[in-house]
Amino acid sequence: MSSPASQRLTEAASRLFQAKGLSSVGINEVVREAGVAKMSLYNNFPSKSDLAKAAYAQLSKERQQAIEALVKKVADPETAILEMFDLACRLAARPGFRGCAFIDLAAHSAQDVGLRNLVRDHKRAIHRHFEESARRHGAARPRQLATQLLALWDGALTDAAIEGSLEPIHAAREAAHVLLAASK
Amino acid sequence: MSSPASQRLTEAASRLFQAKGLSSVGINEVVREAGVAKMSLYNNFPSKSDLAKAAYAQLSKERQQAIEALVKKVADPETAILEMFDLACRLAARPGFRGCAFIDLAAHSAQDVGLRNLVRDHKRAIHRHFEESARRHGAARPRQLATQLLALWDGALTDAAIEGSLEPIHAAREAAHVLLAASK
DNA sequence: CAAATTAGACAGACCAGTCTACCTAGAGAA
DNA sequence: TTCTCTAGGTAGACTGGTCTGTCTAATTTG
Repeated sequence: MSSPASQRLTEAASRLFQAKGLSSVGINEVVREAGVAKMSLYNNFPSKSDLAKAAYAQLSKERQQAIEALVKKVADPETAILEMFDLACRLAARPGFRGCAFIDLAAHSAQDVGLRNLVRDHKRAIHRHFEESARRHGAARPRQLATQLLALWDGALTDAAIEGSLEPIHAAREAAHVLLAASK
Repeated sequence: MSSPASQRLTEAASRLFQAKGLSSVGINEVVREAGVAKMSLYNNFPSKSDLAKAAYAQLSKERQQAIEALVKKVADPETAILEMFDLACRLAARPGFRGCAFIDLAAHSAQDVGLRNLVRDHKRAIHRHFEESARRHGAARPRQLATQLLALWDGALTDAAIEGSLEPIHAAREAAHVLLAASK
C-alpha cells in the first residue's frame, strides 16, 4: 500500500495484460489485483486504453534497459546479438509465456492508434539495437541485417509460444550466427 | 443466396475475423454479413468458437493448397522456398492486412484449446513444407532450417503488419537465401 | 476542516445464445 | 394442375451475463 496508486495500477495491469491479453482483462480485475479502488484508476488515467499505454510503455522501457545492459556488458557485437536471443529464451521460459507482449498487444489494439504506435515504436527500438550491433560488427548492410534479425526474433518468440518449446529460439539464434557470418 | 447457409457463414466469418480479429467481431455482424438469420448459424454450428474453427480450418486448407501449387510449379527447392516469401509478400500487400491470421487467432484464443491446436497444426503444416524443400535442397539439418525459415516467415509477416511495409518480407527472403546457401 | 481514497451500486452498451411465431419452397398425392 | 404437409429458413425480441466508466456516500489522512 506504500507506492502510489498509479504505480500499483500500471504494475498490476502489466502483469495481467501480459498473462491474459489486453481484451481478456477487465478493469475490475486490474483494480482488485492492484488493491486499489476503481475510482483511483479513473483519477489517474482517463481510460483503460491510457492505463494500457502506461503499462506497456513501462514494459518497453524495461525491455530496452535489459538489452542496453546486455550490449554494454559484452564487447563483441556478435556476442551481444546472440545474447539477445538468449534473453528471448529467458523470456520464453517464464511460466505462462504467451509470446511477445507487444505482438499480442498489436493483435488486441486494431482500432487504437495510440497503442499501435506504441507497438511500432517498441519494435523500432529493438531494431535500432540490432542495427547498432550490426554496424559495429562491420556488416555491409546493417539496416537490412537488423530487419532480418528482428524478424527472426519476433518469429522465434511467436513460434515458441505456439509450440510451447524453446527450439524455435535456439534455431533462430543459430540462424543469426549464420547471417552475421555472411554479412561482411 | 444460392450457397448453403453454413458456407456463407464460414466465408463471412473468415473475412471478418481476418479483417478485425476474432474477438472484435460479434455474432450479429457475422450473420448480417452472411445475409443469414442468426438461427441458421446455431443450426449449423454449436457455438461461435465452432464457427471460428470451421472458418480458420478452411483458411488453413486454402493456404496450404496455395503453397502446394507453388511447390509443384517450380522444380528447384530453393526457388520454391523463395517463392513462398513472394507469396507472403502478396498476402501482406492486400488492403487491410493485419499480419498472419493464425498468429492473430492465437492471440485471441488464449483459453480455447481447440483454436490453439488449430493454430499449432497450421504452423506445423507450413513447417512441413519448408522441411520438405530443405531436404530436397540437400540441407545438412533440414528440420532446423525449416524452423528457422518458419521463424523468418512469421516474424516478417508480423513486422510487415506493424510497420505497414513490405520491407521485412523482402529482407526475410534475402535471409532465407543466405541460410539456404550456408545449409549444405 | 479539506482533500484524497474507499467500497460498491449503478447506467448504458454490448455480447453469446435461446425462443417464438411466421414464412416459404418443394415433395407427394390426387 | 392444385392441395397439403413438412422441413427448414426468417426476423427479431429476449435472457442473463460482462464490460467500461460514473456516481455517491462513507472513511481516512494530513
